[in-house]
Amino acid sequence: MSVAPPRLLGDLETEVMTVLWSYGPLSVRDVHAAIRRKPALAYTTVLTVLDRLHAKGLVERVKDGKAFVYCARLTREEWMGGSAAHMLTSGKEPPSTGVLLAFLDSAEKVDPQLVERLSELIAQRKGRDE
Amino acid sequence: MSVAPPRLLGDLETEVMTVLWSYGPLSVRDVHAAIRRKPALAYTTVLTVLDRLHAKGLVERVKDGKAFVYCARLTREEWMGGSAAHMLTSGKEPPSTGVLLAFLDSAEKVDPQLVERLSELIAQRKGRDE
DNA sequence: GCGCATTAACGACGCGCTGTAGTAGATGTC
DNA sequence: GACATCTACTACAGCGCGTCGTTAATGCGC
Repeated sequence: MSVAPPRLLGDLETEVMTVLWSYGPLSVRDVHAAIRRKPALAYTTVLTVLDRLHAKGLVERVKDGKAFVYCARLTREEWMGGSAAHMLTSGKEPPSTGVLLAFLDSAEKVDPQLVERLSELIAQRKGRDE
Repeated sequence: MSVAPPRLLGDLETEVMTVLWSYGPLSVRDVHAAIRRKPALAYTTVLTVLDRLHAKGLVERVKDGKAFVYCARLTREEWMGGSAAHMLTSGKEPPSTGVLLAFLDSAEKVDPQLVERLSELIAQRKGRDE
C-alpha cells in the first residue's frame, strides 16, 4: 500500500529523507555522518527524527546486528509525484476541470516545457497500455 | 502576481476560504454567520483567522463603511492547481521524468479518468495556442 | 457633537508538531 | 561479564493554528 502524504515534512525531516533517497539503506550513524552542520547534530537528534519518520510510515527499518538500518518506503519521485497528485484530489472526488486547467497554467508558468513533457509521457503510457 | 502556496492551511482556515470561495466577497460578520458550529465560534475567532489569511496574502480586503469586506485573491481552482504544481517543482528546478511519471501513476490510482482528462485538456490548449 | 453599537487590533493561551538533546535501559561483542 | 554501542523514553523550546477576551477605533443616529 502506498503512503498517503499527510503533511509537509519539516526541514530536518526533509534533509534526512534526502540522505536516505541519495544513499540507499543507512544506519542512524550513517545518516548522522551524512548530515553536515557547523555544530554537528547530536546522534540522538537524528535518531529521533528517523524514529518519527518511521512512526509516520515514511521509512522502514530492519535490525542488522544491534543497529537498525533505515530505508525510505517511497522513492523521492513517488513521494513528490504522490504529493502533487494528492493535492489535486484532496478531499473531494474528481477534481473539476477548472482545477486541472489551473494546474496546467501554474505548471507552465514555472516551467514552460513541463506541460509538453507531461503530454509526451501520457502519450507513451497510452501506447504502452494498449 | 500569484501567491505562492506556502504551507497547507489549517482546518478553520480552509473552512473560511471555502466560505469565501462559495459566496464571493463577505464581511467578517457574514463569514461568521456562514460557519455553523454546535457552539458557535466567537466573532473574534473568525476575525483573527481572516486577519491571518490576509497577512499570508491569501485574501484581500477593502473597507466598506466601518467594516472590511474580504475576498479570496485566488479562486479555489487556482489555489488547488497551483499547490499541486508547486509540489512538482518544489525546491529544485525542472522535475525529473521520474517525478512526472510517479505523479501520473498516483493520479491514475486515485481517479482512473484523471490522466485522460488531463491529456484532453493539454490537447485543447495546444490547439488554442497555435 | 455625543453616545452607542459595531468593528478592528492586539495579545494571550493551549495544543500539536518539529528541532534539539540528555539519560537510562537494552543488546551485542570480546 | 565488562564495555561500547544503540535504542527508547522523556523533555523542552519555538511556531502555527484554533480559540477568545480586552481594548481601542470608527461610523451612525439623534
